[in-house]
Amino acid sequence: MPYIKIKICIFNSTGFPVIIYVNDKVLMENVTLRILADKLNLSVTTVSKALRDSYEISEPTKQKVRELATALHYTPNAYARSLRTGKSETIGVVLPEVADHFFALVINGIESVAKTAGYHVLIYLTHEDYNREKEILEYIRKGRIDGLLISVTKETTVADHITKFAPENIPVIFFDRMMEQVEVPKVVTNDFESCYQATQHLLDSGCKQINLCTISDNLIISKQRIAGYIKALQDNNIPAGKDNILFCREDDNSYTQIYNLLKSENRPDGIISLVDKLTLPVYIASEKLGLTIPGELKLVSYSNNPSAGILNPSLTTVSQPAFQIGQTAAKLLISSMGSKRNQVLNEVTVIPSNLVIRASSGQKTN
Amino acid sequence: MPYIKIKICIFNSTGFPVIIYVNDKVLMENVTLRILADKLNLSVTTVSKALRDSYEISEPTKQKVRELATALHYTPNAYARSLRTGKSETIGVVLPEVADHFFALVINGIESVAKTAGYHVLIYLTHEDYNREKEILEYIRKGRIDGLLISVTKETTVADHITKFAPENIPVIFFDRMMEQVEVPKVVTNDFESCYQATQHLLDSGCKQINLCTISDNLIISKQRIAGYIKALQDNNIPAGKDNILFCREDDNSYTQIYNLLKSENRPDGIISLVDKLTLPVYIASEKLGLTIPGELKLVSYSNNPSAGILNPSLTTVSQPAFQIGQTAAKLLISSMGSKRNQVLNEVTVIPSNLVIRASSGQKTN
DNA sequence: ATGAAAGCGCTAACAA
DNA sequence: TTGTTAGCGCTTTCAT
Repeated sequence: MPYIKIKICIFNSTGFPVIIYVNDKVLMENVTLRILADKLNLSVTTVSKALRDSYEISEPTKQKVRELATALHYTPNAYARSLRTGKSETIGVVLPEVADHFFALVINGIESVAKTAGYHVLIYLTHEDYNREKEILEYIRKGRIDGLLISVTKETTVADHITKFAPENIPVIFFDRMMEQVEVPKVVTNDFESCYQATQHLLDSGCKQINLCTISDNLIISKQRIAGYIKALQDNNIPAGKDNILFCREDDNSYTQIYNLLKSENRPDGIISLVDKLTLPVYIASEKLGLTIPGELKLVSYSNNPSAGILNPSLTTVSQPAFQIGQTAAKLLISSMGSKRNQVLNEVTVIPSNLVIRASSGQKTN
Repeated sequence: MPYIKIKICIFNSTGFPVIIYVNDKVLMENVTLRILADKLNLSVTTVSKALRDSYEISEPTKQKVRELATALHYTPNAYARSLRTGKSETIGVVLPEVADHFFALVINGIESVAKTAGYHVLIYLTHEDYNREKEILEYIRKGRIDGLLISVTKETTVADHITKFAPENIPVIFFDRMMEQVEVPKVVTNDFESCYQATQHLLDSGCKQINLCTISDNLIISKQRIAGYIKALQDNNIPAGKDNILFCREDDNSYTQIYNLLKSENRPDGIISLVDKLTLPVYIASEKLGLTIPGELKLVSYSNNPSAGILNPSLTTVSQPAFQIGQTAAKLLISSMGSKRNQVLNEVTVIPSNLVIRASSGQKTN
C-alpha cells in the first residue's frame, strides 16, 4: 500500500506558518497567548498574568493555564515582549579576540553569570580594529542589548562611540582594557603591582639584570606593567631604562630578537615576558645557546596557558584572574541594569593577578 | 555664577524616555519612524519605504528622509522589525567550549561571515554538558534566532532537542561534532583520512610500532580517527589492536601515563596524539628518558596551536581547517535561511585537514 | 478575579 | 507616488 502524506500549512498574514497538519495530526502550531486563551475560554490578559504568577489570578486558573502552556510547549515570543518592555534580556560583549586564552576565559566567566541570571550573550569581535569597534557599537546601540561589556582595541583612543550608550540608558562596563577618561565602572587586574611583584621576585632570586619582553602597543595595561617593573627596580636602586625593554613587533621574528638578546654581551639573567607567546621562544633560544633555566636565566611570564606547569622547567607565571574578571563584570552589569535609570558610578574593581612560582624563576625545584 | 543644570525627561507610556532636554537643548530623542514622518509631513509608510529605498518613492523624498534620518541618528528598532517580519538577523552558535583554540577559530570564521552578511551572533556554551545543551536549545528555540550552528557535547546521543528546530522553520547546521542520524547539513573535516595519512606518514618515516594517544570519549570524530589509524596499519599488514591506543582520561595524570608508556619494554617508535594537550607531555617525558625526537621517537599531533612550529624539535601536525569550517557553516546557514521554507538537504561538506610535516616526524631537518 | 482596550515601532496589503 | 489601515504578540492601565 502506497504511503500518502498530506501536509497542510496555515499561514498568518505575514506569511508565517501558524498551524501545520500532517495527515490530520497537528504537527506544529505556533502557540501564542491568544491560542491558550481561546482554548481555555479566558482572556489574553488573564493568561499572561497567570503565566507570570500574578497575585490577581486565582490558583485554579493559574493551574489550568500552566498545564496547557506546558502541554503545548508555549514559549513567549521574545520580540513581542522586548518591543513592549523595552528589554531584551541580552548583554553584548565586544572584545578584540576570542582565540586568546585570556579572553576566552573571560567569556566563560561572563557566560556563566549571564546563564544563571537568564541573560543571553551577544559576542562581537573587533580584531583590534578601531573602525570595526565603532561600527559594531553603532550597530548594536538601538534595541538589541540591555547592557554592554567592552574591552577596547589597542588602537582605541577616543571614546565617542562608547559614551553614546549613556543616553540610550544602556549601561556600559569595561573589562581589562579600559579607558580611563570614560566614566563607567571598570573591572581590571592589578597590572602595576603584579609586574612590580614579578620584578621583585626575580631580584629576590638573585637576578642582577632583568629585561622586559613585550609586543609594542599602547594599552594602558602594558604601560602599567612597565611602570611597575621600573618602580621595582628603582626601589632596589637599580637603574632602569627603556633599553632594557625588548619590543617584539608582531610581524617581526620575535624568536630572532630574543635569540640575539640572549647571545649579546650584556645578556640579562632575568626576563619578564608580558605576553604568553614570547615564552616558548625564550625557552628554545636558551637551549640553543646552552643557557640553563633557571641557572643562568630566570624567567617569569604573563600567561593563562594551562601548560605552564608542564613546561620543562615549569614556568613561573603571572596568571590573570580572567574567569573572575568576566564574572565580576557581568554581575556588575546585570545589577546596574536592574536599577532603573541610575547610572552607576565610575568605580574600578581590581581583581589581583597571581604570581605562581614554579621552577623557571629559580626559587623552587622542578 | 552658579551653574544650574535643568534636565527634563519625557517618558512614553511604558516608562521609557522619549525626549530628554538639558537646559533647553534636546539631548536625546528616541527617534522613530513616526517622529521622522511628523517632522517631514509624510506618512510613516512613506518614510519606511524611503529608508528601504523602495522604487515607489520619489528621489527627492528619499533624499529628504535620508537626510533627516542621519541627522537625528535614526536606527530602526530591532524588536519591532523582528516582531513584524519574524526575522531577527541573528544566528545562534551552540558549542562546548570557547577556551579551545579550535573552537575559537571556528567562531572567528562564523563571525567573519556573519558580520559581512549583516547578522548578529549569539553564542552559548555547553561545557560538554548534555543537559545544558538541551536547556539552551529550549531557551532559544522561539524567536531569538533565525538559524542555528551547533557542535554537540561528548555526551549527546539523542537529538530530540535538535530536531525540534525544523518545525519552527529554523535551519540547523552541524559543524565538526555532528550527529549522523540528524538530517541536516554538516560541515566537518576528514578525520578518517587525516589519521590514515598521519599513520602512513609515520610508517613512511620508518616507524615500526605506532601508538595513538587520546582522551577517552565517544565522539564520532575520535572514532573516525581511530578507524583511519587502524585501516592504515592494516593496509600495511601491521596488526593493530586496542592495546596500541592510550586513553588518557582528563582527570588522570596524563604525563605519568605517557612517561610509563615510553619507559616500557615495548615502547613505540611513533606516536600520534589526537589532542593538542598531550603533545607537551610527550616532549617532556622523552627528554626525561633521554629519547631523542625524531631519532628514537617520531611524533605527529592534531593541533591548531600556532606554537607547533616553534617547539624544539618543531612539531609535525594535523591541522584542522577551523576557520574555514566556521566560515563554510555560516555561509551554508545564511543561504539556507534565505530560501523560504526550503529545508536544505542532508549534505556533508568535508574540508580536509592538513598534514604539516615538520621535524618531529623525522622527514625534515630543523 | 477577570477582561477590554491601547499601544510598543514596524511592515505590508490595499486604497487613493 | 503617497497614505490608510491592520496587525505581529505581548504587557499594562483601567474598568468590571
